[in-house]
Amino acid sequence: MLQKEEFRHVIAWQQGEYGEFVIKDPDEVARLWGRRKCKPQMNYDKLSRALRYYYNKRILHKTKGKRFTYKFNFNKLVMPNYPFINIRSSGVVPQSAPPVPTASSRFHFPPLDAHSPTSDVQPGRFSAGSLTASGQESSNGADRKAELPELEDGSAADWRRGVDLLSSRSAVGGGLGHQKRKPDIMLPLFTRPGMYPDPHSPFAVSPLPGRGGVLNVPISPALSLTPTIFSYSPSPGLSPFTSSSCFSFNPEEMKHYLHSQACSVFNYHLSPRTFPRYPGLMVPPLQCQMHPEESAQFSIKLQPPPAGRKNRERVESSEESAPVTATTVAPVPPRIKVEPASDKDPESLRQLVREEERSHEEGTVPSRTIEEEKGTVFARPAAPVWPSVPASTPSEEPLEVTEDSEDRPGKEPNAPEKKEDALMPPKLRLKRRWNDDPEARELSKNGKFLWSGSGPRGLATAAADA
DNA sequence: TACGGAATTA
DNA sequence: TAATTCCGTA
Repeated sequence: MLQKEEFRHVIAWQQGEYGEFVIKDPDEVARLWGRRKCKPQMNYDKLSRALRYYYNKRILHKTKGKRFTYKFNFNKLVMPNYPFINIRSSGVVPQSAPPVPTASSRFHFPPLDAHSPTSDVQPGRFSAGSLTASGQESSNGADRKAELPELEDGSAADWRRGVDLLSSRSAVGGGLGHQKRKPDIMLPLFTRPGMYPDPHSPFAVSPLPGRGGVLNVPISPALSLTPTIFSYSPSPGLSPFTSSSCFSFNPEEMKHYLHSQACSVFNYHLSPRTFPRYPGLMVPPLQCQMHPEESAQFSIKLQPPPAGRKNRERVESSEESAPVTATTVAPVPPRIKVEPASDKDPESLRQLVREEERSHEEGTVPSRTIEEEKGTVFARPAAPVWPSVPASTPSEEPLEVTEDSEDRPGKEPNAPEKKEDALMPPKLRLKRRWNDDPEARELSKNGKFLWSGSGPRGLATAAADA
């Protein structure tokens, strides 16, 4: 609807705020949404609840103080999960994954046509326009649209091509079958004639091939604003984990990339999930193997809904049997729930801890084993270089006061945060940071925010993500 | 108006 | 698993 002029009166991009949009007529939007989803009882209350679920997923956030105004978090959609790739792109410098949309990564949601439910068989995809081998900016976006006039939907063709490319490459390595690959969020790079060019649309195609010209405005605080290394993102290649077509990383680039990613994740308190994981990747060397389970690496992994009451109760009970061991932090705030003790065997925990320590010493991001990856949703990224942070030896207490120790056994207990922050639920930290919300501290004091992890698959997601 | 827990649905 | 539905709270 944001793409269509006909809906401008009910929903439109907010001027001056990149990625922000206003629902001008909530009831109508809800009605249209309900029609589309065959939910005639849909209303704005329900619709907005759905939108609020995107908060935790870092896809959307609310613009405070503006009614019916929301904003996309684009780096969640783009940077962390799918480094934009230009294999053999002309220069030595690999194509950067745009932490913010740039001319080389113009995004377009596929057209949402409320009247033709079949037109959105692939809703919400993003396509790495730079999947193309030659692909600098001139070869994607609207420019390529002209090259594919016969296609009824260039965008679909494009992302399909990307997927095909992925699958064909992965077939060699036998690891990346895309049948399991869930194309969660791919934003095709093409627009349609019917879409109105909206200068405020983050998906707008710039009339100037080489210049997006749409990004000189503030973006989500979740985005990397630092124009230097934090925006850096080398191209690991389409399928760096396949054996025969292994893409060679420049280790330095990769380190640089991982570091900047870590910085972004850390600085913005993003979900560790946003930290890109390259299974088997050592920095250096690179292992070019990949477990089939890893095929979803680059797809956007959305956060499962918070644990329901049952899970929380379970966690609560386990809390009693597995008391908090807050050796490195001071007083435990009231009623903060913790994850149950990890079910990993002690040896593997120790192993992970050793690995973590090693990486500390080397100043690198911890490399992650495939085995670890299998059971791990996210690892807390290595914090950016931080002066005078005493090295920790968590081996005695691998299970720190962590809401997600189960999934992040390598979590750094001494992450360079203020103790106060460390004690605060991540969600609050994020919130406070974003909104500078004085309320947060108060709420935390009151134990207002409880959290536990564990979605249906036992992932410590809610807390970790928060 | 907004938020988020909980249960339910598809 | 992404909503949908309901609802208490702020």
